[in-house]
Amino acid sequence: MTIESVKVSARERLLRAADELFYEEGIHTVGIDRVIERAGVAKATLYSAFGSKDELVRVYLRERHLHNQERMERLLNERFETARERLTGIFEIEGENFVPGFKGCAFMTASAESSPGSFVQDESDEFRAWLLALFVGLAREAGARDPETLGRQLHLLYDGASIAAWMDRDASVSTPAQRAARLLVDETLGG
Amino acid sequence: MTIESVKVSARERLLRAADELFYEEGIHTVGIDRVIERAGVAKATLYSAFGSKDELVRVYLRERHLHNQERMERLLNERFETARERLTGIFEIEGENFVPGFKGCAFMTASAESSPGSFVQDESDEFRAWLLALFVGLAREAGARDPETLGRQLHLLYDGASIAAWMDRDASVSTPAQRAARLLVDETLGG
DNA sequence: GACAATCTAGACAGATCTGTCTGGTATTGT
DNA sequence: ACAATACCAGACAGATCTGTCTAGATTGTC
Repeated sequence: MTIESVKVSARERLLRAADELFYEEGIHTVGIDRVIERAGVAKATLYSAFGSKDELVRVYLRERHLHNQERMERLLNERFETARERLTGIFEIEGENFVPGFKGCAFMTASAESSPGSFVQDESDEFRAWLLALFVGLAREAGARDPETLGRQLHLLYDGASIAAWMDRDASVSTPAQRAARLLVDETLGG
Repeated sequence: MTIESVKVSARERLLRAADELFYEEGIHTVGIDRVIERAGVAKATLYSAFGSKDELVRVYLRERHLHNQERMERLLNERFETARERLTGIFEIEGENFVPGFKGCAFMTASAESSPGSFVQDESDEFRAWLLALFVGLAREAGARDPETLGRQLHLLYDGASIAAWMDRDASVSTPAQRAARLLVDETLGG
């Protein structure tokens, strides 16, 4: 096995196929057969690697979480200096996701398809807890008197923008969202 | 048939059962058999009344739309005098939906379960167009210089609050949402 | 009381889904 | 070279779902 042509493992191809299909078409409507067909992998291989469809879904969500988190934190650090700039910068970065093919937040759609109390809720909770903590932490760092409230309010705007970009197929919603976020931040921290 | 004990038609019992089950457990996971069992109705009756599960879902969504719209417009008129009061009053009324058993916006969850381009998207579009028009119209009536932007921003907050109340099982989110809405309105229209 | 319309109960067909199993092939480490 | 491992192709079982159909019961109307 040369360094150049590293063979992608079956597990990795499965995860890639699952990510594309589950996100684009929904977890419930995409069957195992579709996943293994796109991955170019036998069914037994999937079940030996993940054990069940549920477990594949769980790993798919976890990877989404890690990828979103890594990307957001990296871009925030690369582009902005202060906590205050980052608070509104989150919305700029969010807006760059609103490209054709954007299908909404994977955790919202997955939760809508799953029963409450399932592992999907656990994964969603973790993702949302991270994002809320990011907002609240930056609000605190920026000197907000009540960082909890400001963080929650910005989180509302963030989710609302995601919903609108998805359900209304309207990427331009990022602009009013950024303006509202700036207004909230300025008003709370002092212009 | 006396005036008092009006027998509820099979169609109506089916719609009631469908509303409860589809909303609480999801459209995909609830089968026809569950619906007719709760409605106390034979399967053939369902298919003679609606023709297909899809049609039952469509009527379920339409009834949700009509019910939400009627309730919101009625309570806004009963409780508030001015357009400006109504702009923030929408969030007060929204918060009263955040009771135990609240499962999020029916159109969001239905859309998450359905493929893009289906009739579910059409029904969701109509509902969301009504709500956005309500916000924008009130913003215009209240004298906003840019009612379109203010309306869209409040719509973002509204959706975000719904998402948080559902996914975080956190009814208290209505408070920061109302405060943010008031701040946006005051800042846009002048304190 | 007869007739027509509506309803009920449930079997059934056909499709689809998850997960298991068999049997054969390719790849890898030693 | 050889054994162990990983992988492929696909049949298969068992469950579940939508929608149709048969046959009998109930209801309202004249």
